[in-house]
Amino acid sequence: MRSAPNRSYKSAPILENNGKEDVTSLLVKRFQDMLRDGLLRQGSRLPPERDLAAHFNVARSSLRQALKVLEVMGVITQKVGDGSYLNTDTSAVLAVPMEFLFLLDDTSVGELTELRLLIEPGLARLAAERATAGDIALLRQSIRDFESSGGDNLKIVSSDLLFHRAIFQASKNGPATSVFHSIHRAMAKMILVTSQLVDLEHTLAFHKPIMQAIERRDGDRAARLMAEHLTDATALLTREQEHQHQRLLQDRIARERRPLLRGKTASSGKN
Amino acid sequence: MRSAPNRSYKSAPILENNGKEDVTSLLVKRFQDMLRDGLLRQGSRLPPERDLAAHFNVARSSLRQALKVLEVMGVITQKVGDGSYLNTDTSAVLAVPMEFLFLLDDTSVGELTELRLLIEPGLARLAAERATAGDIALLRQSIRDFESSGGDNLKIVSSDLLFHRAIFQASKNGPATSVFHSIHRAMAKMILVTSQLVDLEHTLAFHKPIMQAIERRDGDRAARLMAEHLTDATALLTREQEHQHQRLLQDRIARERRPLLRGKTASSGKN
DNA sequence: ATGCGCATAAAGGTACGACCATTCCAGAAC
DNA sequence: GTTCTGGAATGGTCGTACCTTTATGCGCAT
Repeated sequence: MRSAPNRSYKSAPILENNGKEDVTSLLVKRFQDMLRDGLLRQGSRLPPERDLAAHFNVARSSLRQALKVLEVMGVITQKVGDGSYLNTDTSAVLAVPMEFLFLLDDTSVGELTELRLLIEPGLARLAAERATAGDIALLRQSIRDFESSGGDNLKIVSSDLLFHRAIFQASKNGPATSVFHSIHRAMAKMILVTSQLVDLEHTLAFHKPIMQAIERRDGDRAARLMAEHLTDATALLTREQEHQHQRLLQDRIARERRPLLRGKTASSGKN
Repeated sequence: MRSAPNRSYKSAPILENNGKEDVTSLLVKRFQDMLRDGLLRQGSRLPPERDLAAHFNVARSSLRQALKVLEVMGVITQKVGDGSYLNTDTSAVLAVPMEFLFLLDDTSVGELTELRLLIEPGLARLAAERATAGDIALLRQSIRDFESSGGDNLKIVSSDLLFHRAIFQASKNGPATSVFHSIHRAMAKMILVTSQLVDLEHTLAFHKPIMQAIERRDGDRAARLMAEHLTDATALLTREQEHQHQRLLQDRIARERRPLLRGKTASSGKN
């Protein structure tokens, strides 16, 4: 017998639908509102999906779509058998979207380096002015990681990430830290995919003096060295990049027209 | 009779699950791969949900979670009765995540302005060097919009957005354009929420000379004027911001402990 | 031949229900 | 007090049914 055949999709008591938008998008917005209103705090646990769905008068499947959006964006973490929690660490919120952006726009490492060159010297200056003891410690840590990387490309890249992140954090500018760390991460991913190499000694030769300048609170020097570092990195990259780019281009062209779905096993059966 | 009671969740033929991750997250990654491999182009239509679900051997509801993630991030657009399409315009990809980031980190307009001050002069310089005729036209357009805004706060803000966006685009740095336009949008939203006013004449007094400098390809001047513009804006904001901030803080504290779910109407009935 | 209009198919949107795997926790057993 | 254990709660997945919107093609009138 089911419930009633005429269940109305409109007239949601709490989720007022203007009639044009998906429930999911509305739910995401509601969630933003909840954050804005301070109803959720970092680490706090969300109500169970079933309760939330009942609260908003939507199906659990619809609610889950919204929660999944939040989870993929790194806003919440869902744990089986436990519950959903608002993340404490927000540093991953931009990560996935940034990757998509770079993929969609076919962003090149060159463009990214140019962007970094525009801002990182400035951030290095701020870092020199504002770094705390903890920030300095993190910088030192990154240098140590570098030295003990033993040529492992993955370790080198993550040490490099840590170094620059430490500077961002030391700048005490929240959005800059998040945004540029995400940019770095996405960039690192690109570099790893194309398996580019980083010259260990070369990089350290730049990182160490930058760290020292920050320690001594010499903002001008930190900024100048950072600019040199990035300029140098650009020069190295562009040279190697040329070949990589050509190769990748060939790859892409080769499979460009390949259909998304090949012959299927199930579900066809009509045409 | 259903299908078979022992349907195995593992052994997906195409979607290989390591056993720890969600299907949704995996699907999102698959989608990234598809982009990376050039299987999808801007504007191209995705296979129907039912086909995609069959292809990946997952339920449609699971697949929809992944697609919703992409839609909210602005990667694809889903049209009822039609299909899903890869977006042509990628400028909204960071919008929603950026808003969440700022909400989660409780980012202040002051921090954002500091960040802008670090980079926008540099972008203005690039714009002066690289602007095309179209870019200049867009700049002019923004000035016209400004003048015909008639004091409408919303129009003023969107004109301001357009002005700065035009400069970003003129800089010919893709990621910088996307990232900072998104930052601007999120920031504009914050400002609109707190209903802050923008001084029309004041703003125009800065925008016009900047545009002229760009037209004349005077990078130094463009950069300097932009720095002054932002410094000025900062000064104006911080003064007004103080009061706003206090007020918002009170608001938040007032409802901080309010429970997320109140007494419900339906669906309870057990405890 | 052209154009209009309507029926049909196909696509996304939503709801509901069932079941699984994991986790937590309280109460029993020691 | 500690350990064990079973049940309840929770997120994860699947599958089905149905709705609304949209595109399309066919037939009929012009």
